Amino acid sequence: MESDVSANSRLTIAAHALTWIGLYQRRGHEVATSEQIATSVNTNPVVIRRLLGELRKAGLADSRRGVGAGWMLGRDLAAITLLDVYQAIEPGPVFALHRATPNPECVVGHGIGPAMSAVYDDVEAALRRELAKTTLEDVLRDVLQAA
Amino acid sequence: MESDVSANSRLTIAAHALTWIGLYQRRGHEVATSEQIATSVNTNPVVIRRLLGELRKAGLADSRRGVGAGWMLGRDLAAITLLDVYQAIEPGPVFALHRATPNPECVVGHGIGPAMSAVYDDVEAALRRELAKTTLEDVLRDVLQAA
DNA sequence: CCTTGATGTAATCATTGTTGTTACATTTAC
DNA sequence: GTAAATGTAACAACAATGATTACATCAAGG
Repeated sequence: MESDVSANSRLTIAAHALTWIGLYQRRGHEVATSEQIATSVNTNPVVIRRLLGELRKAGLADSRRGVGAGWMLGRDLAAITLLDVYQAIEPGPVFALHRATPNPECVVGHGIGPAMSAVYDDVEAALRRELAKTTLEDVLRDVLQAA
Repeated sequence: MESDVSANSRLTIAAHALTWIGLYQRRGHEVATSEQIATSVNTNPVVIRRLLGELRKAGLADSRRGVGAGWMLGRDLAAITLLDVYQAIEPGPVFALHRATPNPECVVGHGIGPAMSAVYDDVEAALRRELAKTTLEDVLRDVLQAA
């Protein structure tokens, strides 16, 4: 209940994977394997493949099969914002309304849903605005500067 | 994987409970019972008591025991923002870094943490700014207008 | 001082999401 | 064909949320 180890690391992993591919390609390689990426992320290659599969659906990544198989960027790092990545992998809202519909005969129970929905929409919009400010090119720049 | 029934309804329930108490008190009652609130929210009274217990720690609610027991507001609805409620019940971050520390020998693995942390801090700040804009008085007004 | 009605809180369970893992069919350059 | 990787299904481990039961505790009022 304290340290809160929950929360999603999906966005972190996805950004990590794409940034890694971008740097690897920039160094002259055609494709990166899920094995290589998983080694940098420190997780299982299947986790990477699953995530990159979702990113591919959004056009952010692409893959080749057969011999010489691997992953490449769907478009340049500078053309991918964290919002793009977020939307590709996190369709769900941050906040939810009631699990069971509240009592509609109560004034509060009846009106609280729409009231909170309006707020949540604004919150999600602010969150997206903020994520849209950073591209993976920015992330790579920060990463290289830290080294 | 589609409808995403997850996400937290804790903020929704907490706002609902406090708003209900506020309206009930405004109508001349001293205290509200977790039973009454649970009926409006459509959940179990214990869920309400647990949540109000956390809100009490933050000074947003208060309770009386014994005969005539129940809950009351810690301060006026107009003096409680959704950020206050959020902070009272949601200490954890929206996004998390890697579960296992990434490979420190890899440039990306080494630098990605701080880079993403900076972004996440900005996102949380934006989220808080947005939640701070709405008071429970605003919520109650919207609720009553919807009726 | 005892009854009553509510809080305070522990314990348990069901459900769900995330992550890690194994296994294996599929693909394609050589 | 062979080799090396993707594409996926299946399953286990773990944590968070929420629902529920149970019961000790408290305090006003008779």
